[in-house]
Amino acid sequence: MVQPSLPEPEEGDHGPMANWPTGRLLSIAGRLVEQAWIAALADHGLSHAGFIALHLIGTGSPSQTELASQAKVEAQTMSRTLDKLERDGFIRRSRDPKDARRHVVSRTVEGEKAWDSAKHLEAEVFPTVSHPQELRDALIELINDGTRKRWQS
Amino acid sequence: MVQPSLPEPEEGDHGPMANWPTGRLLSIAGRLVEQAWIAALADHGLSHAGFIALHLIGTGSPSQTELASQAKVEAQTMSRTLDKLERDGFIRRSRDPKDARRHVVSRTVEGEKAWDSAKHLEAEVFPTVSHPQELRDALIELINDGTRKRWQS
DNA sequence: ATTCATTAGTCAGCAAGCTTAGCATATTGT
DNA sequence: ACAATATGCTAAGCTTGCTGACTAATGAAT
Repeated sequence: MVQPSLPEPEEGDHGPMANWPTGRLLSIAGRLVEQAWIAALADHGLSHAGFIALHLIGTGSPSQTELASQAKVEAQTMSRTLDKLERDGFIRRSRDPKDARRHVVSRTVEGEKAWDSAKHLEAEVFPTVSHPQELRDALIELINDGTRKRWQS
Repeated sequence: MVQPSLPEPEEGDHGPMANWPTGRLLSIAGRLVEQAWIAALADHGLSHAGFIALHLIGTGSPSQTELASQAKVEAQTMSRTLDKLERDGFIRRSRDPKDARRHVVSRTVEGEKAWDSAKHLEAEVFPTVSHPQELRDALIELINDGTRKRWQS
């Protein structure tokens, strides 16, 4: 085989993805955009998961369970993400004196710095699409639906 | 702090996600929908990645590299997905007699059966959204853009 | 007061992305 | 013909989703 065996998307058709399940388009698009974020965040010493956590922590001191629920991940996943952030010096965990089961999480000075340096990356990372508002609306619908089904909240 | 520190989404606003980066909405929505697929596919003995591969194989005999490129994953990832499908008896790998470096992949009879039983799940799994066509268009744009950037094709 | 259920967090192990580093086979250049 | 390069696939190890099982602390019920 001497010529490239990959059928390049030809002008005029809508590509091989035209009849794929929407869920698959969603997964793939999500992964690809996530990769772009990962690449951009690496320069700031942050992972994608850590960046989300740092955002959600904000200037307050939420518990790990609250963070997990807002990020729509399981508590165990959030725990591990926070492990790494803590190890890297971006956050601090301390027991809640009012309820010793809870760990309240807050940004360190380093964490503030990292967040400030990374928070503007959206424009640089996310490509332009034709219907940005419809896209966001649909995604929020999907998240609400999926969250309801998974955690019957 | 005695009252709950979580700002519950108040009636009248658009929820806490209204000003999140679109990329994050995309990742989360993708994960949630993927979970729904995983749950539905489990009854048919298939994983999400395996289902995609089985779809792309179709009735032909593509090489692993071709499959990876169509699925937009790295060849190594596809290799492992095919390992599992092969172990489970859904596909068969054989060396291409024309080029002994290539492994051509085809469905077994079991694979055909599994595919036939699972291929209609889209309707059952994917929730209704307000702008399905705009969503699909935007996702395809994102995939094309991301693919171009990652594999400069 | 003691027991029992619930809640917050962690640990271990699986799945499927990724990267880096091989090995085997083909192809190309001298 | 043979060395160098390119290509297809696999292996190993990281990350971050997941689930299931565990501990510690709290709160409720007897």
